[in-house]
Amino acid sequence: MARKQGSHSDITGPRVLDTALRLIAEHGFAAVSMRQIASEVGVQAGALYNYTPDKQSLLFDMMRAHMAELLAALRAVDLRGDALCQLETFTRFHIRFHLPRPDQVFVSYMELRSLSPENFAVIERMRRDYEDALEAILRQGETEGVFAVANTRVATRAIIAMLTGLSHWYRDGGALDIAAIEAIYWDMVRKSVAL
Amino acid sequence: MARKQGSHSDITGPRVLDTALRLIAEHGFAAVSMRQIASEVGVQAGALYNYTPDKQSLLFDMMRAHMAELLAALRAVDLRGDALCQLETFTRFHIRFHLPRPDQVFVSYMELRSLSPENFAVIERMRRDYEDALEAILRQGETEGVFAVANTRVATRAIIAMLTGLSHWYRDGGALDIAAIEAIYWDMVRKSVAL
DNA sequence: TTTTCAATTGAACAATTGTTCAGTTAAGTG
DNA sequence: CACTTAACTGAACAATTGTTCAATTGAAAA
Repeated sequence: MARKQGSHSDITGPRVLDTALRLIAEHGFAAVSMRQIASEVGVQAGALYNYTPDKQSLLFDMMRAHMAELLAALRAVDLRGDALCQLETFTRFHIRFHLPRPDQVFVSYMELRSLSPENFAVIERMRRDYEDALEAILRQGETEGVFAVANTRVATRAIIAMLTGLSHWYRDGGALDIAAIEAIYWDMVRKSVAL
Repeated sequence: MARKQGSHSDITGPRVLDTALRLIAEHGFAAVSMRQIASEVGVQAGALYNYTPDKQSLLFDMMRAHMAELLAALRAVDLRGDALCQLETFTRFHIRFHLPRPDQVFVSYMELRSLSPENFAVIERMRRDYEDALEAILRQGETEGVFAVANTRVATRAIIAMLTGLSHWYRDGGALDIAAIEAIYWDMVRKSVAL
């Protein structure tokens, strides 16, 4: 048997990425085998190589796509206004973008060490770009005299760690909806850099 | 050949755990083989089984030991005084305990999913105990009327995520020493729950 | 209908995995 | 010195790994 009914590249391709993302988020990159992915997609292991040159590229493509989406979405946000307003926009944007993508966040956060050195450099660069956006806001707040941050780089990382940590425990259908979560986190972020 | 000069259980045992910790922190549990650990220790793979019943126990023992140390150290801390004072003590304790143990922190936070369900439950319980200590402080601050936290559970996790994130980028010999780091983080934690 | 070719199978490859264990060595004991 | 035994080796086990590729299938084009 080969090429079952309704089976196309257009269908299998995305399914490979989706399945790989889910399995890697659950078990980790090294713990997931190509046969395991293939099995859940419903094909043999060899068929996966129509969609990725190798396992490493599968991980890299997932992480790069996630970071590219993140940076594109951030650029699409209207960040005008004073520093406080920008910080609120950034905080709410971060939560709204990451909360519906728990698997992507998990993989992008946990599997950095599974990337080859060259691939790691690419992802790290994109991650740095994202951090820089927040740091610029903190710097502006310092200039405006509305923030009191001893070290903008450290504060940037502290805030992102706090926000990203949210994805590690928040699950859909919990007691708190996104709006409530946003309010709580924005309150803490705002105060943490306040005068 | 067997039992080389000066080679004892007292020496090899700790070296197995140390090496495993370092390798797992660097490459991940699933990506590190028993032969790799044995090779760095300087023995054959079979010799490892004098020190652990299996690979899973190796991970579990490391993580349980870390959490037990953490909880014991926390209990040894003098947490008397008002809520603000307690929060400062907790914050500084967390940083001082975790910063010198980057590998343990990394493994304990990244390899939860590599634990068997039973082992995971044990570690999760200990983690919860640690969180509860911080949450109790936040609750007391609410009672005292010196903290303004919308949701103590969420705030607890937000603070711990912020503090633990520090271990992901801080490296010894950087521009900032521990005292400076402590000051920056305590300032942000204090303000984040302030009125 | 016949032809075409993208999609997939299924088998094979060498390398590696965790784990076991009978045998070997040498440090410590008496 | 001889003896004991903890510590370790080295080989073996079956299972699994990522990856390749000739052969096969069947949906769509002609």
